[in-house]
Amino acid sequence: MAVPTDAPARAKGRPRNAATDHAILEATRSALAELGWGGLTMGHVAQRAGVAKTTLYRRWPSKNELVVDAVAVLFDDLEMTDLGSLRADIEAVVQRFAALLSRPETQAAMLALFAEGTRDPLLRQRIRESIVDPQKRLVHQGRANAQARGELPRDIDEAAARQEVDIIFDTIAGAVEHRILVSGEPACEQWISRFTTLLLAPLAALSTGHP
Amino acid sequence: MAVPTDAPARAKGRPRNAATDHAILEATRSALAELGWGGLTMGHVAQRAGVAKTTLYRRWPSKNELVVDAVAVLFDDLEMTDLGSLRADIEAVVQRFAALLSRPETQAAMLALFAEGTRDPLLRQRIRESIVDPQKRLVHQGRANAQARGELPRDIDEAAARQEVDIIFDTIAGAVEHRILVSGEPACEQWISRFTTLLLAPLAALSTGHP
Amino acid sequence: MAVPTDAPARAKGRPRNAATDHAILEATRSALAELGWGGLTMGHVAQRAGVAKTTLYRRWPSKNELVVDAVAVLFDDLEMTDLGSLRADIEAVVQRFAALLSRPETQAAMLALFAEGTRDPLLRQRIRESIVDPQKRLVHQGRANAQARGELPRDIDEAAARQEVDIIFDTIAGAVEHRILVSGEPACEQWISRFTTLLLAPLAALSTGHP
Amino acid sequence: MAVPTDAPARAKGRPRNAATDHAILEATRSALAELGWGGLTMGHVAQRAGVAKTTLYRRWPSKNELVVDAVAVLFDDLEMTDLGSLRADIEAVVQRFAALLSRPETQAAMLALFAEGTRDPLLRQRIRESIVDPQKRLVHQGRANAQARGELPRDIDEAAARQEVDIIFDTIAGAVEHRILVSGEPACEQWISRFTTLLLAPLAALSTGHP
DNA sequence: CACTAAACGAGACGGTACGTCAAGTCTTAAG
DNA sequence: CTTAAGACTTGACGTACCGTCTCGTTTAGTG
Repeated sequence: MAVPTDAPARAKGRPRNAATDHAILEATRSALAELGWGGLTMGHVAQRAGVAKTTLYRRWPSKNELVVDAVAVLFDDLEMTDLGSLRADIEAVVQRFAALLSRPETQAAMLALFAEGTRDPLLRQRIRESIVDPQKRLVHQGRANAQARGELPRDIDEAAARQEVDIIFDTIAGAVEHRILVSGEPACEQWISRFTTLLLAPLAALSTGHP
Repeated sequence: MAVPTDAPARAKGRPRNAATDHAILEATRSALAELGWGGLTMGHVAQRAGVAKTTLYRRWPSKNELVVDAVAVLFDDLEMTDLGSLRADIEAVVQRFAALLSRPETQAAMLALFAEGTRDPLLRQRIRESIVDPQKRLVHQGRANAQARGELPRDIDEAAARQEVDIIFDTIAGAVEHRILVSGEPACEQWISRFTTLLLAPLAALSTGHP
Repeated sequence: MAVPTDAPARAKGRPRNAATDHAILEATRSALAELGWGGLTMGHVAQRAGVAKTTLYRRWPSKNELVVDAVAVLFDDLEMTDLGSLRADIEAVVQRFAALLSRPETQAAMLALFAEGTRDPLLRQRIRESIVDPQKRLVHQGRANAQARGELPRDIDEAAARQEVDIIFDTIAGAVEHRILVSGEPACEQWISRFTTLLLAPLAALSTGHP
Repeated sequence: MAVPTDAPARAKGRPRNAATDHAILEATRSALAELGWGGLTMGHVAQRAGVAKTTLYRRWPSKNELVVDAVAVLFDDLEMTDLGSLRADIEAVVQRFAALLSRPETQAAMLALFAEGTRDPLLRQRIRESIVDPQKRLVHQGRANAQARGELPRDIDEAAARQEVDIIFDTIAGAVEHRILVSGEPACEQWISRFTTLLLAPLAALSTGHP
């Protein structure tokens, strides 16, 4: 005698423990920092989180997705501030990005994810959606602030503005990543200052009308 | 380094087959391109190269070193040409670098090596020595050409010149890598042109004497 | 036993669905026949019976008890008939027993239960009480019939009679089981006839007074 | 420089350690006796034998085959002796068979194997070939001895003799197994004597020419 | 009639063992 | 001393069931 319930989304069965998610992600981050990507095993994470291995697999299909989620939150801390000048704003955000990239768990996670992403288009998409693209907001906001201050000309073409954001984003992110992750040298204050100088030149040029 | 080819001291027993080295490195590259880092197994490489696993381990201590050697040679093709203008030279070398980074085996190998490098300082050093730093010659040579043409001022301070090379190198390499490997979008002609423009502004500024 | 049907004490809450018991036992038998003991999982039985796993465990403490109950009922069909002669009666009952043992679910269940019984004395006891010993009634009744017809002498000693029943039971049951389950050959009419002959000899000898 | 080796099958690579086989089989038997079939895990056996799990799987495809091999040797001890009379010979061999069946590892192994055999025809065949059928030699030899002594008539028909051996074998093996494994009662001296009496009657009858 | 207590489904959960795979080492015989 | 072949130890993998638990939902009888 089936009584059709019109409940839209009935959660059946025992509900998942929400705290478990946090415990797992936290365990993932700490294990990642200590052991690196290669040393990160699902069994290990489960043990650290005080959770059965099956529980991990019930929530994340693989190590990749788990680490994406575990790492993504780290980037939420990046914020664009308005310090009154474009140079100051750029230096501040670069400094924060560099600090983030200097943390061991970020290093291990980022490059390992990028590496896996070269093989798995879906993973690459997830990485872009969850981690990379959201950071473009920093460039958008920085430009908006500078435009409000009159340091940069207003956007005329929407598409051109997006292209410019993309290229600036690739340049900043790429340079800092290469400096820290590949060259393995710190992004010290001096380096940031010099890099900002390098970056400001074309922006200034743009603002004065040169192609 | 892991491949002692030139024999200063005459070996006693059966000599190594030199062709084996090439077969192994070639097998490594093709396996890497097809299967990615995770799918690359020593047993697999050995089988492809028609060689026993023992032979691999006798010549390279681990997968990392093997891949470094297998990939390093790809970068030897990068050459700086003198096309008569700094813009043309930059565009040409960026185009070649982008083409190299678009090849699947390069993608898989580079990021995987960088990822491993974040965990293993010795490996990072080997990567820098074998792969990364040698490419700085391109920046050096490009600057020298431009200086010879009078497009850039002569170096005054040796140390300052090296710093400038470093920051330009990090910027170019980082931006192209981020564009292709992380953002996953091609470095098309238009992008290269725009990026070169961005890059030329500060160089031009430098040439006019600004710090 | 694990299925308390008659309710001496009035249950308070929602009463159990009696049909569920039958559905579960039927599902157990069919799953057993198809998948064998090793392939029989509680989750599977539950699914087949259209029932939650919890419901199974609420009614039977373990797979063992469930299978005992599921299989025991099969043996209720065995009946001793009075066909007018001891030989005919023995052949008839052996034939029925052989037919029962030829059914796949009986085979899988019986041997699996016996196997588990070697490890778990309580289970062995349950098996004997629910399945094995009840069949001794067949031997008892067969002897009684034969005695009524004068084919066998009356019992003098109660204990001796029980011993004789035991040994005849072990012999008949064991031989048929070994033939079908171990040797894996059918108990055809000819085999039954020959085996009955073998069995009648000592009974005849007993009837003529030998110890 | 062909050196003609007359070795029929040249073993390449590192040869298997023969002692490992014995260690594994011994570990299997002892684990079986202590933990029973259900408690017997491949990992456990490997650990006991001081061997990696993979080594087990390299040599035996599954638990079944391993246990067959481990148990089969136990039956090699059964021997038919010539004690001068058919009764004595039967009692002796039944006693030995009963003793063998009383050992815990034999109990756990036999019934579990028979149980698995009901599902897997190939396994059943292996069991018959390795364990069951070889024991028929005992019946053959016992008959031969008795014939030599004149206690039993000579065989006339080869096929009939084989059928007789089969039925005697099923009866003896089945009765003892049922007594010990199913009924769970010991095959004491008295039981053996009574069972032998039961068995001798038809044999005597046969020897006097009855069908 | 509403209340109550058990039955019930669904599925999360901590475990244990599975059988497979690759890493890197070791052992043999052949060159 | 190199090489090919393959045995070997180790350890993680992802899966399958286990038996328990925690929910929300029936469903009868009773207060």
